Amino acid sequence: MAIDHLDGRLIALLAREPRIGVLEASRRLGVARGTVQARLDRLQDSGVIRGFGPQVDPAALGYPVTAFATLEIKQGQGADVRNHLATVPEVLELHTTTGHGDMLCRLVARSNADLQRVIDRVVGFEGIVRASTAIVMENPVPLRIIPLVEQAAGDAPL
Amino acid sequence: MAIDHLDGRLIALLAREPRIGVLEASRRLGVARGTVQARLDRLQDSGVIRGFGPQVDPAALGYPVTAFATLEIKQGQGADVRNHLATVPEVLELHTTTGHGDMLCRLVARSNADLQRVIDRVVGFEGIVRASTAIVMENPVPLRIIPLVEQAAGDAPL
DNA sequence: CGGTCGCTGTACAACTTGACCAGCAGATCA
DNA sequence: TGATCTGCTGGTCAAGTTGTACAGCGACCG
Repeated sequence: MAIDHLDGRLIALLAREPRIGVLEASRRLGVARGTVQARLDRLQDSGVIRGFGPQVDPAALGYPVTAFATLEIKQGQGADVRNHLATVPEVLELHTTTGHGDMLCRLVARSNADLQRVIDRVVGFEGIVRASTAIVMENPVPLRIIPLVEQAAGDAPL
Repeated sequence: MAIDHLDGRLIALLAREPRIGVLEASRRLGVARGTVQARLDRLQDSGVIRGFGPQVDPAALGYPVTAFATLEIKQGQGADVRNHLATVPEVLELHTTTGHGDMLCRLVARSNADLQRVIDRVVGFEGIVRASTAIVMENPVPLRIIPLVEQAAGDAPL
């Protein structure tokens, strides 16, 4: 799915000011309301925009500590480990990867001490051979998508 | 900031069906509209809900390959490396961490071949001593927050 | 006891939404 | 060349939602 320049501007506008509606967006972008509506529908149907769910900050919820754990899995235990990790609320994300480890997961915890509890719960499962954890100190680039959207929009013909 | 059970249900409801408005949410939750409005305002003011921006899927944008790169940085070059990585659109996220590496970043690319280009651009910077990359094969647990919200809501007094 | 707080239920004007429509410009194709 | 398609425009309409305000009420606290 390729997006054009107007799509890119629309996504960037919605990312900056999510509370504005279709009508206000059409005014800002200088196009007709129907156009914005059609573009939005298309972007959502095609899956480029997955939704407009609330973005929750774990730190504000009382989980200020983030860590990444690389897990090494016993052969054939992948599915079990996945199911196990899916039951741990502090596991925000789980990927299977190439490279030294077999899985990479993102964890949060209430404190460094609490992180120990979370890690114990994560690795307290027989399919996991080894785990190595990296605690996040700073987050110079928070999860972002706008630069990529702009690049994708710029690549496409206007 | 602690949240109570109603806050938790509200966040979960909005995460499941973001398109519903305040009025519909109040009907679903069985409370008055003003209550939902007040809770939402409070959650946003306190930073628990950062916003309702569009959730863009990089894969649908033409970037189906995700990878995590662990970077080792030359002493004292941290700030320069951060600035450098912030200029690369394919860098979606950057953390400084404890552990073997000094930084961990999330990358996307148009293909495995394109990933090479992205990595070259990322590590083509003198402050970076070594990089090791793990390509994501599967994503058994996509970035989620609801289980954590439910735990945070359950912990608080109702 | 009086004060404060949060929730309810109501009201109102102003606005937005979703759904239409006809017209029009540009691209495509036989 | 002319016919057709697609996408954008600018307009309409009814229905619904929003923001804001208000008074009442129960719970909690010093």
